[in-house]
Amino acid sequence: MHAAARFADYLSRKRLKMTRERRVILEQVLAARGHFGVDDLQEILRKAGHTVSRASLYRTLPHLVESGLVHKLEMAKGQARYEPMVGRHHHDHMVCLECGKIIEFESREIERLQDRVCRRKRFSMTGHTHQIRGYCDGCAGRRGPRAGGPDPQAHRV
Amino acid sequence: MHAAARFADYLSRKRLKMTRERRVILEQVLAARGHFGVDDLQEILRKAGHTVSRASLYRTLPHLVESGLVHKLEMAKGQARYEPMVGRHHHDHMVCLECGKIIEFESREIERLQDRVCRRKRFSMTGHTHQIRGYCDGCAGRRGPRAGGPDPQAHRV
DNA sequence: ATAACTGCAAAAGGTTTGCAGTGAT
DNA sequence: ATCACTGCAAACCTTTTGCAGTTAT
Repeated sequence: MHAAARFADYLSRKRLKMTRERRVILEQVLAARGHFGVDDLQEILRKAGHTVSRASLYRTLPHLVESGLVHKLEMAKGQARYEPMVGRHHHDHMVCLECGKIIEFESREIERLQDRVCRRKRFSMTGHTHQIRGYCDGCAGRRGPRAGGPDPQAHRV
Repeated sequence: MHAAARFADYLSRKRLKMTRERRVILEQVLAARGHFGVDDLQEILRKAGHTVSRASLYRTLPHLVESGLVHKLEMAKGQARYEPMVGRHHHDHMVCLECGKIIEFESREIERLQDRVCRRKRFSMTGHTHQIRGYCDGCAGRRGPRAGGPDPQAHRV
C-alpha cells in the first residue's frame, strides 16, 4: 500500500482526521532522506513553504511512528530523532561521538541471537534498540586510534 | 581496587575533592541493589539520614559514571537510570513495558558480532546500548500473547 | 591560600497541554 | 452537527547553571 494511503487508513481506523498539516508533514517526512529532529522538520516544512506549529509536529509524529511509516530514535537526553521507514527494513545505528554521523547497520545473526535470548528469558519482545557509539572512520583517524578514554556514556540505554 | 579507593583515585587524578556528599552518595549507590533514578537516589539518601541536594546528585553521578563505578541507562525522554557496576561485568537490558521490570541479559556472541560489524564499517566503538522492549513472563501472560499491537517505540535508540 | 564544592533558586531545553477558535467527516 | 485539529502560550520535567558562602587539599 502507498504510504499516504497507509497513513489515511491508520487515521480513519482511529477516527482521526487527515488535515492539511498532517498531509504536509507526511509528504515532507517521506521526502527526507536521512534522520531528522523536530527542529529540522520544522525547517524543512518552512522551506517547502508550509507553516506548521511545533505543537502539531509533536502531536503528529507519534501517529506516524505508530502507523509504522516513521521510526523514532531517542538519542541522549531526550533529543528524539526520526527517520522515514517506508520501503526499508529494520536496521540499527552507530553514532559518531565526534561528528554526529549516524551509520546504519543490520545483522540477521544478531537479531536471531536476540530472539533466542528473549525465548530463554520468557520475554515477549515488541521492539528493540541497538545503538553503538564511537568514532567513524574519518573521526577516529583524526583523533588517533582509541582516543578519549572509555566511553563516558558506556552502557547507556 | 576497592570501590571507594577507586573513586578517590579518580577524583585526585582530576584534582577533584572527596567531600562528605560524594562519600555518602558513593556509599549508598554501591549499596543499592538494582537500577535507580535520581529521585530514587535522593530518597535512599534521605532514608539513610543524609541530605544531598539534587544539584549535587546531578553533579556527582557523571563522575561515578566516568570512573566506571556506575553505569547510566537512558530510558525514554531523558529519564536516566543508574546501576552500580562494581564487581559486575557488562550486560544489556530488557524492559517490560507493562510493569517496568528490568531484566538483564548478556550474550558473548552478540558482542562478538557487534565487534565484527564495527570492523566492517571501520567504526571504532567506545560503548553501546542494546535494549529490548516488550513484556516479561508475568505481564505477557496477563495480557495474552502479543497483546497491544506493534511496539509504539519500535526502533528507539 | 586556593580552587573546587555545596545548596538554592533560576534557567534551560525538549516536550506536553489547556484553551478558544477552525475544519474534516 | 460533531468532535478532532490547529496555533499559541503557558506548563511540565528533568537536568544545568550562576551565585555566594563553605570546605578539602
